[in-house]
Amino acid sequence: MYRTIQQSLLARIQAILLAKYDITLTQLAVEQPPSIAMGELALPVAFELAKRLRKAPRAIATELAAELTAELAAGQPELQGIASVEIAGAGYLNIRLDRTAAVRRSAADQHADIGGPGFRLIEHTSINPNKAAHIGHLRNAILGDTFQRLLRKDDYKSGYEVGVQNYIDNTGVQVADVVVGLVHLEGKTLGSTRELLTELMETSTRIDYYCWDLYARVSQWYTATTDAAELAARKQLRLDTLHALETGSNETAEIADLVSTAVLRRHLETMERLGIEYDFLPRESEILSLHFWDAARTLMMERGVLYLETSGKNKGCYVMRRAGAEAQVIGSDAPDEDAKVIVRSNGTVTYVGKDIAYHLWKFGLLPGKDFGYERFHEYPTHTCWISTAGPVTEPQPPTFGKADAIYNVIDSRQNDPQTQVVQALRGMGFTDAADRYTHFSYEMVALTPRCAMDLGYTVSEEDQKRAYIEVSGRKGFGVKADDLLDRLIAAAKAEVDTRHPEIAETERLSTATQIGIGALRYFMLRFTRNTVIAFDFKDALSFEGETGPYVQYAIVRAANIFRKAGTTAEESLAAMATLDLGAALDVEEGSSLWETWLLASKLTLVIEQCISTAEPAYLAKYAFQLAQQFNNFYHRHHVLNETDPARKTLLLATAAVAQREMVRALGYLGIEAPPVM
RNA sequence: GCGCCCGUAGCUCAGCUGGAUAGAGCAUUUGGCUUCGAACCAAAGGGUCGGAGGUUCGAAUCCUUCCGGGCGCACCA
Repeated sequence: MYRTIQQSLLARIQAILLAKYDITLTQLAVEQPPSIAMGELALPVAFELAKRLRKAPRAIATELAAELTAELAAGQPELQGIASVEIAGAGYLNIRLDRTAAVRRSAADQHADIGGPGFRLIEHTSINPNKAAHIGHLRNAILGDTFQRLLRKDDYKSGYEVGVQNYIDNTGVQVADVVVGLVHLEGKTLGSTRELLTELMETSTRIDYYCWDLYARVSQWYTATTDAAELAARKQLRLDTLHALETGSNETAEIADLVSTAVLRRHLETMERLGIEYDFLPRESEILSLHFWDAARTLMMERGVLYLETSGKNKGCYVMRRAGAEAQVIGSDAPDEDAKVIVRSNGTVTYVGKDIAYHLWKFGLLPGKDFGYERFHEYPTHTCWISTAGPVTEPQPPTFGKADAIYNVIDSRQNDPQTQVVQALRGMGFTDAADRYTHFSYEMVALTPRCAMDLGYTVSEEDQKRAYIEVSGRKGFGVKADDLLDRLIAAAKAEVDTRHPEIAETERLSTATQIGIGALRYFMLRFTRNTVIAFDFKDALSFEGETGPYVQYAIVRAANIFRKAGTTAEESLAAMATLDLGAALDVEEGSSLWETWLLASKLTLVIEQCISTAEPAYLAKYAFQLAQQFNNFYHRHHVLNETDPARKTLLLATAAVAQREMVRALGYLGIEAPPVM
C-alpha cells in the first residue's frame, strides 16, 4: 500500500518538475520525518534543486508545495491517499497521508505488485560432497533460499520464474581426499565401501560425519612424514586419485560416486530440516563427460578471449587476460605474465575454465550442450533433478539453462574467480549476460576463540587474541550444521516443555523445531552480507531480543487475542471496510495505532529494496521492527477489555494487520509461525 | 607489493540513492505479571562514527591520505 502511494507521488512530482522547471530527476530520495507528527514522508527534493535553480531551498519547497496542494484540491488521481503537503525545516516537503483511506486500503490488503518476465537462476549451497555441512554452509544456503523466496511467484506477488541450483563438485580434490582415506588409510575396496555405507545406514550413523573425521585425518596424513620419498608418494597418490575421478569409469571413480552421492543426500536432508529445497543439482562429472568445456573453448577461441601463450612462464598454456589488463598489454610484444591460465600445459582445464563453460550453459550460450536430467529427490511439492550423462529418459525433462539473470551465492573469497568469469563473458561479447550476472557475495562465518575452545579445539595463543578464527573443513575445525540445529531445537524444547506441559509431546517437538529453525535462520540473516559473523553459541542460542523467536512470539500473542475474542484476523480486517474511524487515528493516543498500520503497509517496499540490493537482512530487520511495534501496541491497548465496540474493532484490526505482515515477512525469511510457544 | 572488505555505545550489529536530535539488541541499573502469556514492556546511564585533510548549504555516508584488522592474489579446486 505504502509503495503504491510513494510511486505515484514521485511520478507526479517528476511531472511537475518537468513542467515547471524543465528538470528531469530520475532518482528522488524519500525519507521519513524524525517524528510521525510531522508527516509520513519527507522529500528533500528542494535541496537537490537549490543549486540548479539558484534559489533558496525553502523558496522552491514553497512553490512545489503550492503546486501539489492545488492539484490535491483539484482531485489529481495520482495523489490519491495523500492528505496534505507542507514545508518543514530548511526546505523539506513533508507529506501527510489520508490515514483513514490508508487504513482501509491496508485492511483490504491492497498492495503494489513485485515481479516481471524472465527466468532467474539462483545457485547456492554448493558444498563439496565429502564432509558434513557446517555453519558457513548454513549462511550460504539460508541467504540463497531467502532470496529465492523473495523472487519467486507466490500468493502475495507475481514474482519471477525461478530455478534453484546446487552445484555439486563431485570430481574435485576434496572428494578425492576422502577416497584416498577410504582406500589407503582404511583399506577399503568398492565392495567394502558399499558394506560400510549399509552399516552406517543401519546404525543411523551420519555418513557426512564419518567423512568429516576421515577428511581431516587424510589432510593431516599427507604431510605427516619426514621421509621425502614417502611425502612425494602421498602427494602423487592424491593426484592420481583426482585424475581417476576426472576420467571416470573405474573403481576409484565408483567409490567416489558412491560416497559423494551418499553425502549429498545427507546435505539435502540437513537443508530440508531448514525448509531449503532445490530444483536441480548439476554435477561436475557431467560437465566433464559431456565435454562442456570443449564447446566453451571453441567459442572462447573464436571470440579471441582465449589464446595460446608462446613464451614466458605460461608458455604452452591457454590463457585469458584479467580484467583491466588490456591497455597495458596491447601493443606490447612481451607475454602477459599476469594472465589467468585456463588450460594447463598438460592439457587439463583449470577451475575457472570449467566455471566459464558452466556459466555459458546457464545463459544458454553453449551451443548444442545440455545436461541429461534424472529425478533425484521428491519434495512434497516438486522434484529435485540431478544431471546425468545418459540420454534423456523422462518424457518431459525440465529446462534449467537459458536464464535471463543469475545469482551466485558464493562467499567473498571467490571474488576474483567470479570476476574472471564475468570478464570472460564480457570479452566474448555477451555483455548482456555479464550485466545480469550477480555475484551474491557474503563474508564467512568464523568462530570466536572462546567458542572454539568450548568445543574442545586447541587454540594457539596468537589465535586467542584474534576476534575470530576461520573454520576449516580440512582441519575438521568448525560447528556442524546438524549439531547446531539439534542444540537449538533441544534448547527450545526444554523451554516449551516447561511452559506447555499440557500439550502433546509431538506438538511440543514440532513447536520447538519451528523455534529452533526460526532462531537459526534469523541469526544468519540479521547481519548484512559483508559482515563477518563471529559465531558464538551464546548469541546463536538466544531466543530474546532481536531474534526469530521474538517475532514468532509476537505472532502467538496476536493469535491469542483472536482466539479469546472468538473471532479471526480476517474477520477483524473485513470489519474495517464499514467502520467509521472518526478521529481515532489522529489523536495523540491513536498515533500508536497509526504507526502500526503504517509500518505494516511497508512490506512490499522492503521486499523490493531487498531484491534490488540483494540484501535479505533488511527484511529481517523489518520483521523485528514490526514485532517491536506490535509489542508496544499490545502493552498500550488492552484489546479484549475495550468497551467501546467501534474502538474494539479498530484494535482487533490493528493486531490483525500486524500479524498478517509479520507472518508474511517471516515466511520470506523461511521461518514458520508456531501456534503456541 | 596489488585487489576487495571492514573499523559506529562495554560487547554484537543497523544506518538504503549524502539530509532534521547517529539507532537497535545484549550486558548494567531501576520499575512493571490478579491483565489478550513477562521468550514481553517502560525508563536510565553509555558515542572525538579509527585519525587527519577535502568536496558540499549539509558528511557515519562521497574523495584523498594515514593507522589498525580480515580475505584474496598458483599450470590447487
